[in-house]
Amino acid sequence: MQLKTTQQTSIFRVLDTLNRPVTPQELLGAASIESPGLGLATVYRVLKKLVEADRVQKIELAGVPPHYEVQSDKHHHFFVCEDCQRILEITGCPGGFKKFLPEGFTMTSHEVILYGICRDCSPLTGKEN
Amino acid sequence: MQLKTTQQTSIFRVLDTLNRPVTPQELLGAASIESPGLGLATVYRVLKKLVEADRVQKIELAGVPPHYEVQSDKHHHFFVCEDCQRILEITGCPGGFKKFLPEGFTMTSHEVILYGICRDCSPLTGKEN
DNA sequence: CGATAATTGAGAATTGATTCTCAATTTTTT
DNA sequence: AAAAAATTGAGAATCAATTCTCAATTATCG
Repeated sequence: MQLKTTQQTSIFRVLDTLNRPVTPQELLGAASIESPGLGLATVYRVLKKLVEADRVQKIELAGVPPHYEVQSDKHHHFFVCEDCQRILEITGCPGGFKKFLPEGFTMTSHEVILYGICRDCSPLTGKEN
Repeated sequence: MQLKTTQQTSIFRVLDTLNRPVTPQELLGAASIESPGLGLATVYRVLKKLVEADRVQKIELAGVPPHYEVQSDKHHHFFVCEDCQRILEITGCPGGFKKFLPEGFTMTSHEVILYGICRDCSPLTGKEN
C-alpha cells in the first residue's frame, strides 16, 4: 500500500512517531494537528489498509479498547497500565511455553500481558507528584 | 449469592460440569436441555451475579468473544484453539516476568495466552480423522 | 483542460455483546 | 390462599467499535 494523500501520510507518520499502541481516537487527535479536519472514518479506513498490508498491527487486549501500532519485527509483549490504560511494548520473553501444552496440542504463537502501574502513574515517580 | 430458581441452578451446574470457558450462547444451549425455554437474558443476568459474587470468572481474550468459567483458585493461563476457537485452561506458568518491566513500573498481575491447534482439531489426532 | 476515478468528512447504519423493559409467571410472605 | 416481591423470556434498546453512504473535494488521465 502506497500512501498517496496528505491524510494517509499524516496518519502513518504520527503512528510511527508515537511509537506505541494507540487507539483510533488518540490517533485522530494527534494526526489532526497535521491534517486539520481529519475524520475518524478516514483514520479507520487507512488503519484497515495498513493492517492488511502488514505495516500496522491491531492489538486487542482484555480491558482496553483495540489499539494500533506500527508493525515491529522483533518479538515482544505488552504492559497495560491499570491506571491510565496506556499500553507499552515490552521486549523480552521468558519463552519455554510449549511444555505447558497438553498432549496432542500444537502451539503457533503466544502472548504475554503484564498488568500494573506505569511510571507516570506511580505515586513515587509520577508526573503528578 | 444463593441459587434459587431452576434456571439459576441449571446455569451454574452446567457451567461447572463443562469445566471450561464457554460463551453465554454455548451456555444457553447446554442449559436449555435442563431448562427448556431458557432465555439468553437470564443467562446474562445469572452470569453477572455470579461474577459479582466471585464464583464465576469472565475471560476476555483477543480474537474470541468473552467466555465465562467457574472460578478456579489456582493460578492458570489459557490456550486458544485457532481452529475451533475453544479456550482451554492451562496450569503452569514460567513466572519471572517482573524482570521485563521498565524502571519505575509495578506489576500487579500477568496473563499468558497460548494460541495453536487443540487435539480435537489436529489432523493427526482429531476426531474428524 | 475536462472527464473520470479516488478520497474524504460527517453522520447514519451496522455489528456483536450486553442490558433494559414489561407483561406473564413463579416464589415468598403472611 | 391472597398479596407482595422476585424472576423470567422476548424483543427492544444500548453501547462501543467499526463500516457504510453520499455529496463534496481532490487527484489522475487522456
